[in-house]
Amino acid sequence: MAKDNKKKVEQITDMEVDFAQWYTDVCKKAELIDYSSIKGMFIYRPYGYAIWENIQKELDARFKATGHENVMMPMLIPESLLQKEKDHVEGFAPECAWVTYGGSDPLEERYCIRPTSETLFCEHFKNVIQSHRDLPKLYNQWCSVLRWEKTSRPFLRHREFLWQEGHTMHATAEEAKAETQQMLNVYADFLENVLAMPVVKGQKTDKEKFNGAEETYTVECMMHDRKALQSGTSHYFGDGFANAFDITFTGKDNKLHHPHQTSWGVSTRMIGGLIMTHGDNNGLVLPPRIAPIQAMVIPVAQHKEGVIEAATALLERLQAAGIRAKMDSSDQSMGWKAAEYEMKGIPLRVEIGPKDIEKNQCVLVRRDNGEKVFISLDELESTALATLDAIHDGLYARAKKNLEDHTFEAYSLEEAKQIQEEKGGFIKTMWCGELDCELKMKEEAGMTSRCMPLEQEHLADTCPICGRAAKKMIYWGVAY
RNA sequence: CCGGGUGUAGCGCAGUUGGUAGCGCGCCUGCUUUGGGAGCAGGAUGCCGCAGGUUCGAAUCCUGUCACUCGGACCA
Repeated sequence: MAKDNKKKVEQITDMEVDFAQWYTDVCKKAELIDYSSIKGMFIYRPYGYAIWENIQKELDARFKATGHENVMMPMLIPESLLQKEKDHVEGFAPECAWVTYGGSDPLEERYCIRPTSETLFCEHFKNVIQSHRDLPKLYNQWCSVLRWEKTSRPFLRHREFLWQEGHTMHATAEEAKAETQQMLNVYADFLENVLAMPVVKGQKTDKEKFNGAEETYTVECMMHDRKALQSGTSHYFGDGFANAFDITFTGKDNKLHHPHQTSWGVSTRMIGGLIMTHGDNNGLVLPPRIAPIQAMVIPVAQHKEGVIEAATALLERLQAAGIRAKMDSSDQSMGWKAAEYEMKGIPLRVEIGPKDIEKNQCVLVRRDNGEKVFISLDELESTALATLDAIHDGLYARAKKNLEDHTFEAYSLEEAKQIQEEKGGFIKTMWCGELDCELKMKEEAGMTSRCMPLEQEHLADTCPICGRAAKKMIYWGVAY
């Protein structure tokens, strides 16, 4: 079948022509999302929500495996509570939405719709932590939060978005720091092994860190257009919030101590990330381990004797093998079905028709590379499972190559600027640690610091921006 | 939040000097088809983004507003 490089889905703008339009087209045409009447508030359609449900399922299992428990906090935060930690409120106040009426009566104190729940957790921790025996507290909640963003884009920047926020309290700084690293690693593992998105793990600069945190760690991913997406963050708070909220416990030494705190979160933004990491000009490409439908069975010439029965048998065998499979026996044409499920990014298409039945075979078509193979029905389950893994590996390898091919070293501001303009991607340089150099990089080259990678390299002795002594190697990029 | 563009059927669009809305695709029904977005016949679908105003009369003119979109600033 001559079909490669021939574009089949005319509704989707080519990403080379207009990446932003391509992205929007995919979100809409793959039926992930719909717009509502309020800016930045999106409707998750069943297919889009199903991706989030799978993300939740995978991550939640990892959180539980590392000892965390789910809780639910209120949606509203009294203004006085939000204001207890100074850096925190300064960071979030500009994007808070406020509830000022209860029914028809003005409220005595206005309530913020949670932009994040540190303050709520702290208020609660103060009540439930008395002794070292109450520690650690390892909590997580799945919820939506609200931030009054000025611009919005599907998945990447919503005013209301779904996420999880982990909040933990520990007896010692060492324990809390270990928790921060552990959760960063959980995110990295999930992104790489489930979403097939390679990450750069690192620490945020003071300028980029979370308001109120002592240290913020991040997993940064590179999108197909070579822009950076911060895909998850893990914060170490020290005892800053504990001090502000007067949270104390009696230690083994019979003295009062402030516990040490962490928080960490990932959001539906990751869905935007996987679209922009794996998608192509035919639409969405979903990594198999997160795809709501991993295999779509399509009976060919289904009006003929025995085809539906053979296809149904095939479907049941795939499902019994643990594969999320569906069958489309609607009266749409073969071509329509092929194009439709490509647009929706279903990893594997399984076709069976009269000729296949005669030969005891079926056809497997891979979404990631279009490869079409005839396989014996005797080896259906093993081949299908192996192919799903091969698709995951292929997607990861392709994304990894994109990341590696577009990560450059620069030794002067001029060089960094030039690389950004000509190639894009991540640019690594040494850095003195000063804010003014970050501001200068933003102003001159349009890039922000992405992170100081955990895996450091020594590129030079001095900061290429100011010439002072270098302290760290740092990644720069244009971010979403 | 600042600047540019755009809002008419599910989608893409046309709509003249103001006179009461159309095309293509899709959708529905029937028949014929079925190995890469099928064919024929028939049919349905509109608060012309929303709210005011001008006018005998507004998709069209005026004011305001909301949303989408592309840049910029800000932010997960």
